[in-house]
Amino acid sequence: MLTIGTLSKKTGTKVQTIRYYEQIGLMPEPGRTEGGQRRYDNAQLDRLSFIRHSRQLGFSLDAIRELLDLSDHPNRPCNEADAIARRQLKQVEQRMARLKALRTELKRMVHECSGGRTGDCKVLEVLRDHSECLTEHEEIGA
Amino acid sequence: MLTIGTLSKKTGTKVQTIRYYEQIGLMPEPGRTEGGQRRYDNAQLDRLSFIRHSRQLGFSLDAIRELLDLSDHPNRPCNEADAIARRQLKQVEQRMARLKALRTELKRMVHECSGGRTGDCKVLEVLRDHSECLTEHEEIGA
DNA sequence: CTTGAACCTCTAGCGGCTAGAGGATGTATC
DNA sequence: GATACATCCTCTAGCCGCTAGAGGTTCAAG
Repeated sequence: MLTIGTLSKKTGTKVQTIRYYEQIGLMPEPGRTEGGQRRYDNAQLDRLSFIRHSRQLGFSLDAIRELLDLSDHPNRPCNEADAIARRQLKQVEQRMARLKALRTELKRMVHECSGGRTGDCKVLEVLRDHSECLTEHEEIGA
Repeated sequence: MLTIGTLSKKTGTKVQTIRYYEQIGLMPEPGRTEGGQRRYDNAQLDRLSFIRHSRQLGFSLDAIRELLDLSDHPNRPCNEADAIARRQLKQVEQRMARLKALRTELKRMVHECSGGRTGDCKVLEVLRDHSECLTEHEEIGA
């Protein structure tokens, strides 16, 4: 029987976050002591590890919900899980491409700033005028 | 004299977002018509473009606040602006490194999923057991 | 003078947590 | 059995950077 604190340490998830996962139905309601404290078993530890690991790989909580569901039904065909992972991979690749463009632009800005007055600071100048950019870049929703 | 809608179109910023920027003090309070509608001038258009472009480069609103402030004072030394840009560059590079590790892992997952039942789906298996991962990866706060 | 697109304010919500107040419980030690 | 104190509990509110919608007003063209 594990306390929430132990679970927290074992998975690297904050206590508050575990309770939050319970609240949104990602983690099941655990057993309680007479005094009302949560007690977990190993199945729940595994589930939280799964969630945690999926988060580290960038899956959204909704995607994780689906993945957990699939994981709970070992006889279903697994192409759904595969599709979710492929979607995630695609997203990661898109984000990388965007970051690459940003890096180029930022490097150029920093490199060209000669250290004078802000009046002729290259960094600020570039920010003022997009047309100076060599690459297209659309971050914002990343 | 530009309406908020025109400003929106010219900069690619949503109307609601412009009002939000005003609310948090990033954009100045514009003039109003007798009926109470906002009217902007070109200085404000420039300012919003600056903000928008900075956002595209991934700067936080706080960083942008600083950059705008520096931009308003052309006689200050510009190493602060440079420092902000360098910080941002560093962050971008860190995020890219993390995404790279994630991509590797996701590729491996997807590649090894042979399309059977979820019971022996490689995707789910990897999520269940972090020790199968070849690389370290810590996303989450990205 | 009428239409209707664009404007206004206000509130609430998104994802994914995180922090803090204020109090109860559990366990180790005496 | 008493005491100390770490850990637990619930609840509310906040973070970032918007976004959406309700319900109402204003502006410009025809």
